[in-house]
Amino acid sequence: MTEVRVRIAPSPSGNLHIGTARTALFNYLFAKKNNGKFVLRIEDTDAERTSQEYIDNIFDSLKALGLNWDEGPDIGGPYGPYTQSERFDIYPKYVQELLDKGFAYECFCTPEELEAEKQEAAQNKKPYVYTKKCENLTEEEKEKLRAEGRKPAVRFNISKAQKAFHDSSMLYFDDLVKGQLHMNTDLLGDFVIMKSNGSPTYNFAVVIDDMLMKISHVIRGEDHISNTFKQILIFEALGAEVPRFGHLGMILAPDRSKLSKRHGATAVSEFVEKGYLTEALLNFVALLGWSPSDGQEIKSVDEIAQDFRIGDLSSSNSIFEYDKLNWMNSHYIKMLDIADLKERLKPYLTKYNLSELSDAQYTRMVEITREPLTLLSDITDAVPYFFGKDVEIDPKAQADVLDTDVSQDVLKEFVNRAENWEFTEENLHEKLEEFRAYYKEKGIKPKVTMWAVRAAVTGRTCGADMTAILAILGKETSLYRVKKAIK
RNA sequence: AGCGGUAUCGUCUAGUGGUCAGGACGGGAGAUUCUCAUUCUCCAAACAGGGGUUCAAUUCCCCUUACCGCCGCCA
Repeated sequence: MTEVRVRIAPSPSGNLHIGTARTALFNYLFAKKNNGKFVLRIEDTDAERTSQEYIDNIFDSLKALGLNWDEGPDIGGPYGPYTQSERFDIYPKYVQELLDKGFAYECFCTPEELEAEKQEAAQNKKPYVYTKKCENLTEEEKEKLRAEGRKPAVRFNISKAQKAFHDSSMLYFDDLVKGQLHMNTDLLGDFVIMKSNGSPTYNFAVVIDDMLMKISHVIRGEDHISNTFKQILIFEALGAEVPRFGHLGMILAPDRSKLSKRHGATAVSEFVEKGYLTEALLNFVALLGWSPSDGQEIKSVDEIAQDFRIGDLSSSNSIFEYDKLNWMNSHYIKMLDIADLKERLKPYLTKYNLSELSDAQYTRMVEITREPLTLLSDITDAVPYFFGKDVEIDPKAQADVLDTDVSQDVLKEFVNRAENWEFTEENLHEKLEEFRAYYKEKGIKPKVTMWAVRAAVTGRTCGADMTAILAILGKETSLYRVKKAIK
């Protein structure tokens, strides 16, 4: 069997979309599983919509996800260049080949003429197919049109190719995920392969590039199914080997429309900025269409690759729901190695002076505050009370807790006792237990006792482990805050 | 309109010609805890509808419906 070579071919007209990331993932998994190569190609034939910023974003996002490519624009490879705009000089040769073989012809129709034809078709409620009126232009007619200043586009002759390689007008192919697919190619219009400005169209450039880059399997979204029929015919007209195709269901928003900005983040980089871990993102997106044979959903990319079979992919669309992603993200945050987590949290702690804490204190802070985090960014609002001498008291904590007589009594008693305490977690744990027991005997619930202390020290009514907080803050700061809360 | 695709709990999905139709997220109830959260236990929740084929259909076939996609000198 020939080498497995797959590719992801994003067009840099936006940041790397989460759907593209999923397609990239499945390609990557397929390559891994089959000891193949994963190539990255940038499809920027439409200069107007392309920008370097997007290209960088695509690179960065793919790298952040760990979806490393074996060949690509930046690292090169045996079949480069891997950016379509740098390949413009190689397409004309194949256009000419198709022209020579009679599988393509020049079309001098203007956009206005074409538009009029479409209008008419729409009025008659007929599906629009190009009329082929330029198919049999004579040399003289072409010369005349050229003399008028018209620049021709080149169209692919569908019916000619279909007839040359197939018995009927039905074209079949076996899709890796959907099974056998078919289409009556009479319904496909002769489409443009080379624009009048000389640049190749998507459907043509893809075929040439896939052919030249020896792509063996094309795994992409099902929005490409109808393109596939056109592309197969080009492969055949060129005498090239047709790759195998696999079409994935789409990712939809909860309202079943295309996932777009108004549903929240769509780009991988946006998810990352919001505080999603790339591991969680990838794991989540893998579960959209794929499911593990052992039922264990939390899996690294390497583990998924072992278990991955493309034929197992679901061929239906799936809805992108945040609930599970969020759960998965918080799960990953809980599972992450503490040293790693400390680093990943830093970008979200820039408003605090981290040097106030020793490394040990910072570690402990992260350990006790990681649990309720859904997003890495949640850390920002979870830890203000670890910094500075004073603490901002939440009005509700003030009114509901600190202003009560019970709390005031608890705080005074706390100061009396704590003056003699050693502020280590071990010791604090023991002392606080005695402290709660003392009040419990007086009929005051442990949680009420602790609420008072918590509100005074953290300004809040809920938060991390109180023993650890006091130990991190130390005796001086803790007592200072408690005293300040006493009226 | 035409063409193509898809259809299992709210969501992601497993699964089979005979199953109590399984899991996960979310939801509900309870337990644990100084709070929030975690964790644990339990509960509710699905085979789109109609025809066939068959002893038997969620599973195979057809139709309907719904949804998605495609019909560009965009990619």
